[in-house]
Amino acid sequence: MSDGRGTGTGSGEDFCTCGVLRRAARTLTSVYDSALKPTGLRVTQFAILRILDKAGPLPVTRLAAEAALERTTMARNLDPLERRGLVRVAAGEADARNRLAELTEAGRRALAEALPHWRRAQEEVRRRVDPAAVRSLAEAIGSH
Amino acid sequence: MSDGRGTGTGSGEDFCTCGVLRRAARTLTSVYDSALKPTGLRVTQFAILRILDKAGPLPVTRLAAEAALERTTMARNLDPLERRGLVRVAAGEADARNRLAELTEAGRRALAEALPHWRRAQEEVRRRVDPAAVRSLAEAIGSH
DNA sequence: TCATGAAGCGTGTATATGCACCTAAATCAT
DNA sequence: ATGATTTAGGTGCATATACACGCTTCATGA
Repeated sequence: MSDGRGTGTGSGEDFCTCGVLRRAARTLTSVYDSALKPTGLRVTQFAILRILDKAGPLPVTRLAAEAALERTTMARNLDPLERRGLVRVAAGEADARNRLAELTEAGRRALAEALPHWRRAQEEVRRRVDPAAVRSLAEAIGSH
Repeated sequence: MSDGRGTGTGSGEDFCTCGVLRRAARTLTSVYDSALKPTGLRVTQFAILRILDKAGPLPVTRLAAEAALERTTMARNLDPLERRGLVRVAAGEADARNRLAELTEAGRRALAEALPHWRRAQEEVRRRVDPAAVRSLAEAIGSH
């Protein structure tokens, strides 16, 4: 308390857990995005393609839930993928409310091409941190 | 391989470390933003105020470095804070290139008001995960 | 001094993220 | 059957994030 700075509210913890985690996420994102650069995909987009590849056609809300994303966020994240023709979104037949998102052939190709680059990023990150540690941390934080 | 799904590239790891971390960051962000809601601040903005409070006036680039943010990102993040009168950005005197960002009185007040809410979020998160674990993880990931 | 390179910033563009609010379609209770 | 409720989506708005490109100002060496 000689500095003249700080709200002087007793300070205490210095680190914002949220800030720390957000920063780490930005760093990782940069690593993956760099690796994926040649494919023109971002890691966010890659993740969506990957989910659709594994699960098949999904209504937007389900897809959002799979990715733990806000529904409207997912809807908008689909836009660039649709524009590039990697994903097709069609009205549901049984339930007219549903809009099913599904991979196109081009989408499957793009995913296949991106996989090695993604693995490279996974590998690079694995050299810095134990993926299992990240997973267990994330699990502790939970979804909500 | 009976499913008809998947690129069939041998699969292997199922979890994208980046995706896992991004998801966790989104969850934490939501916790903090909810807690800060009454103050009208986001956790990102809170973090900026906090840095400025501790370090005093800083040129934008330095401020960005402190937060491990891209320079232009920081510049834009200052906008809403400036609009709300919590931060003032003025041209440097010694060096006309510098643009110094500094807390206003209102900014200091806002920060002081936000602190208890932030602590509440810190506490809630601490119940789920060990902050030290998050820090060591982030440190392992490093900045670049 | 003055050309040149470096340092600090801003803008354009594009994606990512979530909230508040609204519409339409299906479901359900009476 | 029909009115209320629930479910699936969309839009407007605001912030967050980063890259590419370009401008201004400072420092420096010939």
